[in-house]
Amino acid sequence: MSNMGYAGHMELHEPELRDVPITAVLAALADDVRLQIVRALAQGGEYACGTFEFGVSKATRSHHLKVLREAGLTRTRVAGTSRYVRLRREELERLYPGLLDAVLAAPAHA
Amino acid sequence: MSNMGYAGHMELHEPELRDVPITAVLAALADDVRLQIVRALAQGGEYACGTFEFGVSKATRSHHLKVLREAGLTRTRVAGTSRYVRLRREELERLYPGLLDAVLAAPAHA
DNA sequence: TCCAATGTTCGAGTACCATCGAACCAACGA
DNA sequence: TCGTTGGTTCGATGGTACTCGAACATTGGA
Repeated sequence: MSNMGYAGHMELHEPELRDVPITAVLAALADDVRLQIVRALAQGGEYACGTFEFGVSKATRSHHLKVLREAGLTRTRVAGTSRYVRLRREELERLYPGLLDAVLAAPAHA
Repeated sequence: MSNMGYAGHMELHEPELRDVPITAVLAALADDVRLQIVRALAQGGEYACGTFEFGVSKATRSHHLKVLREAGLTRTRVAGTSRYVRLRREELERLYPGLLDAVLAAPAHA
């Protein structure tokens, strides 16, 4: 596998939530930008990556979405030039019941 | 305040949980050593700092206990040469219901 | 008074993380 | 075919976090 480089139409890395250490899940949530993304996703439905304008560059946004995805928190659907992200609510609730609600219940900026 | 240095009998910094950003709480929990400490504390009761032997030096242990304390997760009682630490369960449960249980429900090492 | 026990702080090393601009890729339309 | 759009990756930078040994402070006992 010398130089696979760009991941264009490659399979996205979306691990099973139970294979992700809880510390990685918590670390993924322990960032302001990512938490804003999760809050937005928690409204339900799918969002194109570009939806999330939280004062960071698109490179940084892409990075955060990758962290969330690889922590097993989101799923991404590729469609055309866009990617649609959604929260893996049920799996999250099944494995860590109450976690997401507790995090979302927190005041946004305190 | 030229040289206060050691904090010996100073007041310990134990913020109100509601004054701590949720990201700081999550970050405090997003570490293996600290999670082991929290698991031990979750048994209930008080533990002297020295109780926690999780393969780190006492300097590192002291650091982690400080992080937990300043995240509003633990309370520390000074008695003689020892310090007794306990989990602030009720406050945690009141502010972030389900969070602790969800974290503790996770498998210890996965 | 001296010493051992319990923790904390300091300084330094290392590693990791968030951030950005630039370069890039793939898909779509004109 | 060419440019635009949506998004990722690369490389670098600055900051932060974990870790340790050494030095220190405090208490309590011999």
